[in-house]
Amino acid sequence: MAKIIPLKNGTKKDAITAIAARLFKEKGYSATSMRDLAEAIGVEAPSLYNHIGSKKEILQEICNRIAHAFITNLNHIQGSEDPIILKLEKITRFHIKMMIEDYEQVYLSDHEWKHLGEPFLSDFKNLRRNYRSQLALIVREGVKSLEVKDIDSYVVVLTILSAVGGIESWHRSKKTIDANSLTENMVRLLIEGIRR
Amino acid sequence: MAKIIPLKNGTKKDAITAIAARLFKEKGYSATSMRDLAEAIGVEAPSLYNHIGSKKEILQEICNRIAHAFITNLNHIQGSEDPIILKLEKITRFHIKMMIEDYEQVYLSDHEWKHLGEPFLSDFKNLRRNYRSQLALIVREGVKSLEVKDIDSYVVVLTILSAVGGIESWHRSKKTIDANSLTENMVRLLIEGIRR
DNA sequence: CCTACCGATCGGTAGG
DNA sequence: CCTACCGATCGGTAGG
Repeated sequence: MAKIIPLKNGTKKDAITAIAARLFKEKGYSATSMRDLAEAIGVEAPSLYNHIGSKKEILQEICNRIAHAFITNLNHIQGSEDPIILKLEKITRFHIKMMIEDYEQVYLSDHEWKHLGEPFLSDFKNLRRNYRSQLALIVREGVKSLEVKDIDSYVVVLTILSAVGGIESWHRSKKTIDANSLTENMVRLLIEGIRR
Repeated sequence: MAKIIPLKNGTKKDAITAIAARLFKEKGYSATSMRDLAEAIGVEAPSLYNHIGSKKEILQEICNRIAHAFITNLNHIQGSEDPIILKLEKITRFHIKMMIEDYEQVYLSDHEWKHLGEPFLSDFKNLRRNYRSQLALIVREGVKSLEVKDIDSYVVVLTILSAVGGIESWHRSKKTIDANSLTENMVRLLIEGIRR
């Protein structure tokens, strides 16, 4: 009878994914049941399977999309002629932006990837390791060109990625600081922390 | 018959907690069953209940202990006459040390606290908020005394705590860098990033 | 999209 | 410490 009118022009599957991301983030992937998800959407649990293949598939698609967003951005920045320190700043800014705009899905990609099934789990871990290696390589280039302090590249990458990941918690305390100030302050701390 | 000889002189409950921490960290709290835990210990699931009250209780005790470890350290440092920047460095070092030595339990306290039941959940969130407020206050003191750059105190606290939390992943890549180098490099990046 | 239902597994208890 | 077992809930399927 009272059908829910879709507000966005995405598919129903996209809507399910978005709501699932919110629930997975709030309650954790394992603690979120398909019945929780169905209720949040307004259907019975079995109806979900007309749009998705399985619970795991939702997580897979989220992790995949996020991973490729970061990889695409990195490739784009790598192809530029920017000084190393600016590349690092741009990468940092992209992470912050993603964390501000799409934080639920980025959070899942950061913290719930361990629930991925094979072979997606291995693929994801490879992409992740590869991404971090490429970042570390950029840092070492910067150290060599004297743009970056002689700090261990692994530590630089770990610190930057962890710091931006923490922005997840900012969404619960938005009154404290606005998105733009958050971005500029964090970029300043991190980039000045590594700039020689 | 073949009893397992306890190697440490802690109670059986302590042993259960330690193994539970490892499993909760690896598989997630919700995805770890009491049967998984029992198997890892070498007993049947119902036997666990001779030593613990419930699954939730294990997580509660872990989060409680870790939270109080950080609070105790903060109070100790607060009572000292150290310059502000040194206080911040000492706090950062304590976080790094905890993350290196007791990372499984610190990880749980960082990432699985949402599975705490009430009233522990509310208590924990209060402790957490309070701790961060105190840190932010120290940062603002440092800004006022011109020891610290004029960076938003919320962002400084968020960045430091997130960065040290990321050390969790270092335990899977220990060959890359040893604990001492990790510590000194991260302290340098973070503290030089905020020192005026 | 629904109702009806499946086998598996969950945290935990009873009782010895 | 165990065996036996509980009601609840899980992800998912059958069939319409």
